[in-house]
Amino acid sequence: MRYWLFKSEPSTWSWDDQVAKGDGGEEWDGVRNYQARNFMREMAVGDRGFFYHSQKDREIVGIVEVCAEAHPDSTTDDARWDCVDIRAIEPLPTPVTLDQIKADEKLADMVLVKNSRLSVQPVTEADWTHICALGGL
DNA sequence: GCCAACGTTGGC
DNA sequence: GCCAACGTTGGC
Repeated sequence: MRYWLFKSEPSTWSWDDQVAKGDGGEEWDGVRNYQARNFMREMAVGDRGFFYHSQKDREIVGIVEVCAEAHPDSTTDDARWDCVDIRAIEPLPTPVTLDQIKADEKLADMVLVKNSRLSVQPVTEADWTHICALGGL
């Protein structure tokens, strides 16, 4: 199993919106970036991901699971863009903030820190485990 | 709200 | 194929 991070601006699509979709999940659509798309194409059903709120909150708020592998993005006719479906698994008891991540030398190499604009990104198993612990899981 | 960083587009 | 111009993202 691999680990990922999905970034969303909460005013557009928040953790609460994701939870409201239930176990059926929802398309992670709207991505128009090749790097992000390529990562989604690498995902397998059952992979886990962090759900990150960008902009105002800047924190990891929950855990999601990939529930459908990459397929055409229904929000465009452009065949270039694919997306996966994800569903909410559980919230982090304590959200892990960007400030915390930046201050933690173990997490200094995270893509979130190094390339803040990439909206879908891989997370190493070590970072995954560490952040889960920080978040109270 | 500003601006730096980055990605994409399109003219040449 | 290069690069300037432009648009977008997201931290601050």
